[in-house]
Amino acid sequence: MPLTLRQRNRLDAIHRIMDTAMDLFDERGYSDVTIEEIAAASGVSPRTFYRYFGTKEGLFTADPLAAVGLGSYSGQIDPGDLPGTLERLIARIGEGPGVSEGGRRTSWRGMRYVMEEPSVRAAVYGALDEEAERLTALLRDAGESPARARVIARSYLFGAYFGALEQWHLDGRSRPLGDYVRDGLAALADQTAGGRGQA
Amino acid sequence: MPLTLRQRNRLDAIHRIMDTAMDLFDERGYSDVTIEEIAAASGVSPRTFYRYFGTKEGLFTADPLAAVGLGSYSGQIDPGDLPGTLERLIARIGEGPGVSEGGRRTSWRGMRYVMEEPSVRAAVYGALDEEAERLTALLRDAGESPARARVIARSYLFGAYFGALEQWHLDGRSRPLGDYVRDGLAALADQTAGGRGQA
DNA sequence: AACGAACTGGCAGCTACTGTCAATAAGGCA
DNA sequence: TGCCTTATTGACAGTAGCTGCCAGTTCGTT
Repeated sequence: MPLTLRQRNRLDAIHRIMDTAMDLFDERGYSDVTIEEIAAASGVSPRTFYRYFGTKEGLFTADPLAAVGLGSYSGQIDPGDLPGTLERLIARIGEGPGVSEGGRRTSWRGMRYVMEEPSVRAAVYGALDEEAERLTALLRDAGESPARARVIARSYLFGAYFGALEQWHLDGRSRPLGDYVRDGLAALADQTAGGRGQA
Repeated sequence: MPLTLRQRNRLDAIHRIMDTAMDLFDERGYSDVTIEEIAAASGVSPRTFYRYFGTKEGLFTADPLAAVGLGSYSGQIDPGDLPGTLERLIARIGEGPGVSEGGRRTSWRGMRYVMEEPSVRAAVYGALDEEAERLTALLRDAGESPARARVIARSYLFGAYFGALEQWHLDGRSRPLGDYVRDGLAALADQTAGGRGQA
Protein backbone atom coordinates (compact mmCIF):
# COMPACT_ATOMS: atom_id res chain seq x y z
CA MET A 1 0.00 0.00 0.00
CA PRO A 2 1.77 3.07 -1.24
CA LEU A 3 1.26 6.51 0.14
CA THR A 4 -2.06 8.29 -0.25
CA LEU A 5 -2.23 11.45 -2.29
CA ARG A 6 -2.28 13.53 0.85
CA GLN A 7 0.82 11.87 2.16
CA ARG A 8 2.60 12.33 -1.13
CA ASN A 9 1.65 15.98 -1.32
CA ARG A 10 2.88 16.58 2.15
CA LEU A 11 6.13 14.73 1.53
CA ASP A 12 6.68 16.65 -1.69
CA ALA A 13 6.06 19.93 0.03
CA ILE A 14 8.43 19.06 2.84
CA HIS A 15 11.20 18.14 0.46
CA ARG A 16 10.55 21.15 -1.68
CA ILE A 17 10.71 23.45 1.31
CA MET A 18 13.92 21.87 2.54
CA ASP A 19 15.63 22.19 -0.81
CA THR A 20 14.43 25.71 -1.36
CA ALA A 21 15.55 26.74 2.07
CA MET A 22 19.03 25.30 1.57
CA ASP A 23 19.29 27.12 -1.73
CA LEU A 24 18.43 30.37 -0.06
CA PHE A 25 20.74 29.76 2.86
CA ASP A 26 23.65 28.96 0.58
CA GLU A 27 22.93 32.09 -1.33
CA ARG A 28 22.47 34.64 1.42
CA GLY A 29 23.28 33.01 4.73
CA TYR A 30 21.08 31.43 7.35
CA SER A 31 20.09 34.43 9.41
CA ASP A 32 19.38 36.65 6.44
CA VAL A 33 16.65 34.39 5.12
CA THR A 34 13.23 34.70 6.70
CA ILE A 35 10.58 32.04 7.04
CA GLU A 36 8.32 34.19 4.97
CA GLU A 37 10.77 34.09 2.10
CA ILE A 38 11.26 30.36 2.35
CA ALA A 39 7.53 29.84 2.38
CA ALA A 40 6.93 32.13 -0.56
CA ALA A 41 9.70 30.55 -2.60
CA SER A 42 8.31 27.09 -1.86
CA GLY A 43 4.73 27.96 -2.65
CA VAL A 44 3.26 27.45 0.80
CA SER A 45 2.08 29.80 3.49
CA PRO A 46 4.29 30.59 6.48
CA ARG A 47 1.69 28.94 8.67
CA THR A 48 2.19 25.70 6.81
CA PHE A 49 5.92 25.94 7.22
CA TYR A 50 5.42 26.01 10.96
CA ARG A 51 3.00 23.14 10.86
CA TYR A 52 5.62 21.02 9.16
CA PHE A 53 8.79 22.08 10.88
CA GLY A 54 7.78 23.79 14.08
CA THR A 55 10.73 26.14 14.05
CA LYS A 56 13.23 27.46 11.58
CA GLU A 57 15.80 25.06 12.97
CA GLY A 58 13.32 22.26 12.52
CA LEU A 59 14.47 22.24 8.92
CA PHE A 60 17.54 20.45 10.16
CA THR A 61 16.05 18.04 12.63
CA ALA A 62 12.81 17.06 10.95
CA ASP A 63 12.53 13.55 9.61
CA PRO A 64 10.36 13.76 6.49
CA LEU A 65 9.22 10.18 6.80
CA ALA A 66 8.16 10.67 10.39
CA ALA A 67 5.76 13.28 9.05
CA VAL A 68 3.81 10.55 7.32
CA GLY A 69 3.99 8.04 10.11
CA LEU A 70 7.08 6.12 9.10
CA GLY A 71 9.86 6.70 11.56
CA SER A 72 13.14 5.92 9.89
CA TYR A 73 15.95 4.93 12.20
CA SER A 74 14.56 3.88 15.53
CA GLY A 75 14.61 0.46 17.01
CA GLN A 76 17.82 -0.21 15.15
CA ILE A 77 19.77 0.11 18.36
CA ASP A 78 21.37 -2.90 19.98
CA PRO A 79 22.08 -1.88 23.55
CA GLY A 80 24.44 -4.80 23.92
CA ASP A 81 26.68 -3.65 21.14
CA LEU A 82 26.87 0.09 21.01
CA PRO A 83 30.06 0.32 18.99
CA GLY A 84 28.48 -1.91 16.38
CA THR A 85 25.28 0.09 16.38
CA LEU A 86 27.21 3.28 15.94
CA GLU A 87 29.09 1.72 13.09
CA ARG A 88 25.87 0.72 11.40
CA LEU A 89 24.32 4.15 11.87
CA ILE A 90 27.20 5.98 10.35
CA ALA A 91 27.48 3.52 7.51
CA ARG A 92 24.48 5.28 6.03
CA ILE A 93 26.24 8.59 6.04
CA GLY A 94 28.81 9.90 3.69
CA GLU A 95 28.71 6.95 1.36
CA GLY A 96 26.20 7.17 -1.43
CA PRO A 97 23.83 10.01 -2.07
CA GLY A 98 21.38 9.69 0.70
CA VAL A 99 19.53 8.28 3.61
CA SER A 100 16.76 5.75 3.11
CA GLU A 101 14.38 5.98 0.20
CA GLY A 102 14.24 9.02 -1.96
CA GLY A 103 17.94 9.57 -2.40
CA ARG A 104 17.62 12.81 -0.55
CA ARG A 105 20.80 14.24 0.89
CA THR A 106 19.39 17.40 2.34
CA SER A 107 20.83 16.63 5.74
CA TRP A 108 24.33 16.73 4.36
CA ARG A 109 23.80 19.93 2.54
CA GLY A 110 22.67 21.25 5.87
CA MET A 111 25.56 19.94 7.91
CA ARG A 112 27.45 23.14 7.34
CA TYR A 113 24.76 25.08 9.17
CA VAL A 114 24.60 22.55 11.95
CA MET A 115 28.27 23.18 12.55
CA GLU A 116 28.30 26.92 12.03
CA GLU A 117 25.00 28.33 13.20
CA PRO A 118 24.68 28.23 16.97
CA SER A 119 20.92 28.08 16.93
CA VAL A 120 20.88 25.17 14.50
CA ARG A 121 23.51 23.43 16.53
CA ALA A 122 21.42 23.90 19.64
CA ALA A 123 18.43 22.38 17.91
CA VAL A 124 20.44 19.36 16.89
CA TYR A 125 21.56 18.99 20.47
CA GLY A 126 17.94 18.96 21.45
CA ALA A 127 17.31 16.11 19.08
CA LEU A 128 20.35 14.23 20.31
CA ASP A 129 19.04 14.78 23.79
CA GLU A 130 15.80 13.01 23.02
CA GLU A 131 17.65 10.21 21.35
CA ALA A 132 19.87 9.92 24.41
CA GLU A 133 16.80 9.62 26.58
CA ARG A 134 15.54 6.72 24.50
CA LEU A 135 18.91 5.04 24.52
CA THR A 136 19.15 5.48 28.27
CA ALA A 137 15.90 3.62 28.68
CA LEU A 138 17.14 0.80 26.47
CA LEU A 139 20.32 0.46 28.47
CA ARG A 140 18.36 0.40 31.68
CA ASP A 141 16.23 -2.38 30.27
CA ALA A 142 19.46 -4.18 29.47
CA GLY A 143 20.43 -4.11 33.10
CA GLU A 144 22.50 -0.98 33.59
CA SER A 145 21.83 1.26 36.56
CA PRO A 146 20.07 4.53 35.72
CA ALA A 147 23.18 6.59 36.37
CA ARG A 148 25.44 4.38 34.31
CA ALA A 149 22.91 4.09 31.51
CA ARG A 150 22.54 7.83 31.29
CA VAL A 151 26.24 8.56 31.16
CA ILE A 152 26.93 5.86 28.60
CA ALA A 153 24.11 6.96 26.34
CA ARG A 154 25.10 10.59 26.42
CA SER A 155 28.77 9.90 25.91
CA TYR A 156 28.04 7.83 22.87
CA LEU A 157 25.73 10.29 21.21
CA PHE A 158 27.25 13.63 22.19
CA GLY A 159 30.81 12.42 22.43
CA ALA A 160 31.54 9.58 20.06
CA TYR A 161 28.85 10.26 17.47
CA PHE A 162 28.61 14.01 17.26
CA GLY A 163 32.26 14.51 18.10
CA ALA A 164 33.35 12.25 15.30
CA LEU A 165 30.92 13.88 12.91
CA GLU A 166 32.28 17.27 13.76
CA GLN A 167 35.90 16.34 13.36
CA TRP A 168 35.09 14.60 10.10
CA HIS A 169 33.42 17.75 8.87
CA LEU A 170 36.27 19.96 10.04
CA ASP A 171 38.74 17.78 8.19
CA GLY A 172 36.87 18.26 4.95
CA ARG A 173 35.07 14.89 4.95
CA SER A 174 37.91 13.17 3.20
CA ARG A 175 38.75 10.24 5.44
CA PRO A 176 35.87 7.85 6.09
CA LEU A 177 33.65 8.78 9.00
CA GLY A 178 34.00 5.33 10.49
CA ASP A 179 37.65 5.94 11.21
CA TYR A 180 36.78 8.88 13.39
CA VAL A 181 34.25 6.94 15.37
CA ARG A 182 36.64 4.07 15.98
CA ASP A 183 39.36 6.51 16.97
CA GLY A 184 37.08 8.23 19.41
CA LEU A 185 35.86 5.06 21.04
CA ALA A 186 39.40 3.84 21.47
CA ALA A 187 40.34 7.15 23.02
CA LEU A 188 37.52 6.89 25.50
CA ALA A 189 38.63 3.41 26.46
CA ASP A 190 42.20 4.54 27.03
CA GLN A 191 41.10 7.55 28.94
CA THR A 192 38.72 5.91 31.31
CA ALA A 193 40.66 2.73 31.85
CA GLY A 194 44.25 3.86 31.62
CA GLY A 195 44.21 7.27 33.29
CA ARG A 196 45.43 7.64 36.85
CA GLY A 197 41.90 8.06 38.13
CA GLN A 198 40.49 4.70 37.09
CA ALA A 199 37.42 5.18 39.31
CA MET B 1 41.88 46.80 44.60
CA PRO B 2 38.21 46.17 45.11
CA LEU B 3 35.57 46.70 42.51
CA THR B 4 34.77 50.15 41.25
CA LEU B 5 31.35 51.60 41.85
CA ARG B 6 30.35 50.84 38.32
CA GLN B 7 31.35 47.24 38.67
CA ARG B 8 29.51 46.90 41.93
CA ASN B 9 26.40 48.46 40.51
CA ARG B 10 26.47 46.16 37.57
CA LEU B 11 27.06 43.11 39.72
CA ASP B 12 24.27 44.10 42.06
CA ALA B 13 21.89 44.59 39.17
CA ILE B 14 22.82 41.24 37.68
CA HIS B 15 22.22 39.42 40.90
CA ARG B 16 19.03 41.30 41.56
CA ILE B 17 17.72 40.45 38.12
CA MET B 18 18.62 36.80 38.50
CA ASP B 19 16.92 36.49 41.87
CA THR B 20 13.87 38.39 40.74
CA ALA B 21 13.58 36.28 37.63
CA MET B 22 13.78 33.04 39.59
CA ASP B 23 11.12 34.30 41.96
CA LEU B 24 8.83 35.04 39.05
CA PHE B 25 9.59 31.73 37.34
CA ASP B 26 8.87 29.77 40.50
CA GLU B 27 5.66 31.66 40.85
CA ARG B 28 4.21 31.49 37.36
CA GLY B 29 6.44 29.28 35.25
CA TYR B 30 9.24 30.09 32.86
CA SER B 31 7.35 30.75 29.69
CA ASP B 32 4.65 32.84 31.32
CA VAL B 33 7.10 35.43 32.50
CA THR B 34 8.23 38.05 30.01
CA ILE B 35 11.49 39.92 29.91
CA GLU B 36 9.54 43.10 30.32
CA GLU B 37 8.16 41.86 33.61
CA ILE B 38 11.51 40.71 34.87
CA ALA B 39 13.04 44.03 33.95
CA ALA B 40 10.26 46.04 35.56
CA ALA B 41 10.38 43.97 38.74
CA SER B 42 14.15 44.39 38.93
CA GLY B 43 14.12 48.10 38.29
CA VAL B 44 15.97 48.11 35.00
CA SER B 45 14.90 48.61 31.43
CA PRO B 46 14.40 45.65 29.12
CA ARG B 47 17.24 47.02 27.02
CA THR B 48 19.57 46.66 29.97
CA PHE B 49 18.45 43.13 30.60
CA TYR B 50 19.57 42.24 27.12
CA ARG B 51 22.83 44.03 27.55
CA TYR B 52 23.58 41.87 30.57
CA PHE B 53 22.22 38.53 29.55
CA GLY B 54 21.85 38.57 25.82
CA THR B 55 18.88 36.26 25.86
CA LYS B 56 16.27 35.08 28.29
CA GLU B 57 18.15 31.83 28.64
CA GLY B 58 21.27 33.80 29.34
CA LEU B 59 19.95 34.06 32.87
CA PHE B 60 21.08 30.49 33.31
CA THR B 61 24.40 30.56 31.54
CA ALA B 62 25.72 33.99 32.46
CA ASP B 63 28.62 34.12 34.85
CA PRO B 64 28.15 37.30 36.90
CA LEU B 65 31.83 37.61 37.60
CA ALA B 66 32.71 37.36 33.95
CA ALA B 67 30.62 40.48 33.49
CA VAL B 68 33.18 42.44 35.46
CA GLY B 69 36.20 40.82 33.96
CA LEU B 70 36.80 38.03 36.43
CA GLY B 71 36.19 34.69 34.86
CA SER B 72 35.50 32.15 37.57
CA TYR B 73 36.26 28.59 36.66
CA SER B 74 38.58 28.48 33.73
CA GLY B 75 42.13 27.36 33.71
CA GLN B 76 41.30 24.97 36.51
CA ILE B 77 41.38 22.06 34.15
CA ASP B 78 44.14 19.50 34.28
CA PRO B 79 44.05 17.70 30.94
CA GLY B 80 46.18 14.92 32.35
CA ASP B 81 43.68 14.07 35.04
CA LEU B 82 40.16 14.56 33.84
CA PRO B 83 38.48 12.43 36.46
CA GLY B 84 40.22 14.47 39.13
CA THR B 85 39.29 17.73 37.46
CA LEU B 86 35.69 16.65 37.25
CA GLU B 87 35.77 15.71 40.89
CA ARG B 88 37.11 19.13 41.81
CA LEU B 89 34.53 20.91 39.69
CA ILE B 90 31.59 19.15 41.20
CA ALA B 91 32.98 19.52 44.69
CA ARG B 92 31.77 23.10 44.48
CA ILE B 93 28.26 22.02 43.80
CA GLY B 94 25.67 20.70 46.12
CA GLU B 95 27.68 21.10 49.27
CA GLY B 96 27.33 24.44 50.99
CA PRO B 97 25.18 27.28 49.87
CA GLY B 98 26.96 28.55 46.85
CA VAL B 99 29.55 28.99 44.22
CA SER B 100 32.46 31.32 44.75
CA GLU B 101 32.11 34.55 46.65
CA GLY B 102 28.77 35.95 47.55
CA GLY B 103 27.08 32.81 48.73
CA ARG B 104 24.80 32.99 45.76
CA ARG B 105 23.06 29.80 44.80
CA THR B 106 21.04 31.13 41.91
CA SER B 107 22.37 28.49 39.60
CA TRP B 108 20.95 25.75 41.74
CA ARG B 109 17.63 27.43 42.06
CA GLY B 110 17.69 27.47 38.30
CA MET B 111 18.66 23.85 37.80
CA ARG B 112 15.02 22.88 37.69
CA TYR B 113 14.52 24.98 34.59
CA VAL B 114 17.68 23.70 32.99
CA MET B 115 16.24 20.23 33.29
CA GLU B 116 12.66 21.01 32.39
CA GLU B 117 12.63 23.85 29.89
CA PRO B 118 13.91 22.74 26.50
CA SER B 119 15.07 26.19 25.51
CA VAL B 120 17.05 26.62 28.70
CA ARG B 121 18.50 23.18 28.30
CA ALA B 122 19.53 24.03 24.78
CA ALA B 123 21.27 27.17 25.98
CA VAL B 124 23.18 25.18 28.58
CA TYR B 125 24.23 22.77 25.87
CA GLY B 126 25.55 25.73 23.96
CA ALA B 127 27.65 26.71 26.93
CA LEU B 128 28.86 23.15 27.40
CA ASP B 129 29.72 23.17 23.75
CA GLU B 130 32.04 26.12 24.14
CA GLU B 131 33.61 24.58 27.19
CA ALA B 132 34.14 21.38 25.23
CA GLU B 133 35.89 23.34 22.53
CA ARG B 134 38.31 24.78 25.07
CA LEU B 135 38.90 21.40 26.64
CA THR B 136 39.51 19.89 23.24
CA ALA B 137 42.25 22.40 22.62
CA LEU B 138 43.86 21.61 25.95
CA LEU B 139 43.84 17.91 25.23
CA ARG B 140 45.38 18.52 21.85
CA ASP B 141 48.10 20.51 23.50
CA ALA B 142 48.63 17.60 25.80
CA GLY B 143 49.33 15.35 22.85
CA GLU B 144 46.01 13.82 21.86
CA SER B 145 45.00 13.69 18.21
CA PRO B 146 42.26 16.15 17.24
CA ALA B 147 39.69 13.42 16.82
CA ARG B 148 40.49 11.73 20.10
CA ALA B 149 40.67 15.02 21.96
CA ARG B 150 37.28 16.06 20.68
CA VAL B 151 35.52 12.86 21.59
CA ILE B 152 37.07 12.71 25.03
CA ALA B 153 36.22 16.31 25.81
CA ARG B 154 32.64 15.97 24.69
CA SER B 155 32.08 12.66 26.46
CA TYR B 156 33.32 14.09 29.71
CA LEU B 157 31.23 17.24 29.59
CA PHE B 158 28.03 16.05 27.96
CA GLY B 159 28.22 12.49 29.22
CA ALA B 160 29.93 12.23 32.55
CA TYR B 161 29.31 15.75 33.81
CA PHE B 162 25.87 16.68 32.56
CA GLY B 163 24.64 13.10 32.69
CA ALA B 164 25.61 12.76 36.32
CA LEU B 165 24.12 16.13 37.13
CA GLU B 166 20.86 15.13 35.52
CA GLN B 167 20.57 11.82 37.27
CA TRP B 168 21.47 13.46 40.55
CA HIS B 169 18.69 15.96 40.00
CA LEU B 170 16.21 13.29 38.98
CA ASP B 171 16.97 11.34 42.14
CA GLY B 172 16.14 14.32 44.28
CA ARG B 173 19.74 15.38 44.98
CA SER B 174 19.97 13.15 47.99
CA ARG B 175 23.09 11.09 47.31
CA PRO B 176 26.28 13.09 46.78
CA LEU B 177 26.87 14.20 43.24
CA GLY B 178 30.37 12.77 43.27
CA ASP B 179 28.98 9.25 43.47
CA TYR B 180 27.15 9.75 40.22
CA VAL B 181 30.21 11.02 38.45
CA ARG B 182 32.34 8.12 39.66
CA ASP B 183 29.62 5.70 38.66
CA GLY B 184 29.40 7.17 35.23
CA LEU B 185 33.10 7.16 34.59
CA ALA B 186 33.34 3.56 35.68
CA ALA B 187 30.51 2.68 33.36
CA LEU B 188 32.24 4.30 30.44
CA ALA B 189 35.37 2.36 31.19
CA ASP B 190 33.50 -0.93 31.31
CA GLN B 191 31.58 -0.13 28.21
CA THR B 192 34.45 0.89 26.00
CA ALA B 193 36.95 -1.63 27.25
CA GLY B 194 34.80 -4.63 28.09
CA GLY B 195 32.15 -4.70 25.33
CA ARG B 196 32.45 -7.10 22.43
CA GLY B 197 33.31 -4.33 20.04
CA GLN B 198 36.52 -3.14 21.62
CA ALA B 199 37.41 -1.23 18.46
C1' DA C 1 35.11 71.50 38.77
C1' DA C 2 35.17 69.93 34.28
C1' DC C 3 35.93 66.88 30.75
C1' DG C 4 35.59 62.37 28.39
C1' DA C 5 34.08 57.72 28.61
C1' DA C 6 30.97 54.28 29.99
C1' DC C 7 26.53 53.17 30.78
C1' DT C 8 21.35 53.36 30.68
C1' DG C 9 16.63 54.05 28.98
C1' DG C 10 13.29 54.83 25.42
C1' DC C 11 11.79 54.19 20.89
C1' DA C 12 11.06 52.03 16.54
C1' DG C 13 11.24 47.99 14.14
C1' DC C 14 12.04 43.16 12.61
C1' DT C 15 11.07 38.38 12.82
C1' DA C 16 10.00 34.02 14.92
C1' DC C 17 6.10 31.84 16.44
C1' DT C 18 0.91 30.78 17.92
C1' DG C 19 -4.35 30.75 18.10
C1' DT C 20 -8.32 30.99 15.46
C1' DC C 21 -11.42 30.38 11.81
C1' DA C 22 -13.01 30.27 7.14
C1' DA C 23 -11.91 28.09 2.71
C1' DT C 24 -10.40 24.17 0.22
C1' DA C 25 -8.94 19.64 -1.05
C1' DA C 26 -8.87 14.70 -0.32
C1' DG C 27 -11.12 10.28 1.04
C1' DG C 28 -15.13 7.34 1.51
C1' DC C 29 -19.56 5.87 0.11
C1' DA C 30 -23.98 5.39 -2.21
C1' DT D 1 -20.23 10.11 -10.51
C1' DG D 2 -21.87 13.12 -7.04
C1' DC D 3 -22.28 14.09 -2.10
C1' DC D 4 -20.82 14.27 2.57
C1' DT D 5 -17.25 14.12 6.10
C1' DT D 6 -12.86 15.16 7.63
C1' DA D 7 -8.14 16.54 7.19
C1' DT D 8 -5.38 20.24 5.66
C1' DT D 9 -4.32 24.86 4.27
C1' DG D 10 -4.18 29.99 4.18
C1' DA D 11 -5.18 34.51 5.98
C1' DC D 12 -5.31 37.46 9.85
C1' DA D 13 -4.14 39.28 14.10
C1' DG D 14 -1.38 39.28 17.97
C1' DT D 15 2.60 38.24 21.36
C1' DA D 16 7.25 38.33 22.68
C1' DG D 17 12.18 37.94 21.98
C1' DC D 18 15.72 40.63 20.31
C1' DT D 19 18.53 44.64 17.96
C1' DG D 20 20.04 49.31 16.31
C1' DC D 21 20.05 53.90 17.37
C1' DC D 22 20.39 58.03 19.90
C1' DA D 23 19.82 61.11 23.64
C1' DG D 24 20.46 61.65 28.47
C1' DT D 25 22.78 60.38 32.68
C1' DT D 26 26.32 58.59 35.76
C1' DC D 27 30.89 57.57 36.83
C1' DG D 28 36.06 57.93 36.64
C1' DT D 29 39.85 61.11 35.98
C1' DT D 30 42.78 64.96 35.77
